[in-house]
Amino acid sequence: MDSKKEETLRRGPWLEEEDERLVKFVTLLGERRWDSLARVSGLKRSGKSCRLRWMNYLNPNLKRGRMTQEEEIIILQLHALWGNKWSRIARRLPGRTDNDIKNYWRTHFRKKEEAQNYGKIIDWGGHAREELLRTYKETEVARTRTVSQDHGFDGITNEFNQRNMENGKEPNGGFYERESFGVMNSPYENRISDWISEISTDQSEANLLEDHSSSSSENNININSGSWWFQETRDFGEFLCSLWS
DNA sequence: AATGGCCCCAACCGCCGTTTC
DNA sequence: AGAAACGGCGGTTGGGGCCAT
Repeated sequence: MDSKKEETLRRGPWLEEEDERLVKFVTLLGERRWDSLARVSGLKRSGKSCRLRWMNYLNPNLKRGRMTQEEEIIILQLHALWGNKWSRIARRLPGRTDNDIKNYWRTHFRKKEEAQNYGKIIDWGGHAREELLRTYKETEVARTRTVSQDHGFDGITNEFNQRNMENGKEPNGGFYERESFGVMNSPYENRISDWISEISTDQSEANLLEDHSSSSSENNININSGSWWFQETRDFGEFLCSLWS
């Protein structure tokens, strides 16, 4: 990008007419060749900026509004396994972008992650999957499964929201408030949790040890090593669907 | 009413891997 | 084969809105 060209490029918030123009040209030319699309459209924006605007805001497939409880759980679990692989996590949440998830994580969980309890879930440490699974199951799943069976997830959600509303809180309030209320998992979540447990158990200990020894220092465990039990080649979406059905 | 803190989210940046020429 | 262009990703910033003090 030469400096002369850069001078003429607009930055900052997008105007409505810019959005309209971008949508028009993406519809016409497709979601590719962003630099040429930016040139052809006459938008005084970089291709990168156009792509970002489309991907994170204008794309009609995007989901709006707050994260659902199920999405929260998925984010938590996948982040515990993969770390800050936002785009990878986003691929498991249709309609959500990596930016959405990144922002959501930062505002909702990062501080809690730094706090004492949550850190235990994230820190696989030398105990690897057992710690994650034990902590998760003991504190969340086991306690809430009963509630889930009694009322069904929708019922719980409604009850939870109603309770929060009565207390003057927003319907889809903070994670830990929800946790303390004992609402953590839908059938979806239970299946994911079971799935994690199942796959974790099935993995050979040799793979686990090998991966941890290669990717982790003594005091600084790389949580991305969670990939030892999950390969990208497997279509996670399909697998989740099978769990759901 | 003013102020500060927090939440939310759009947008940018720099880096890096991939694709194209 | 190598350079340039492109696209994707994760980190960061900044502004608007809301709320408590």
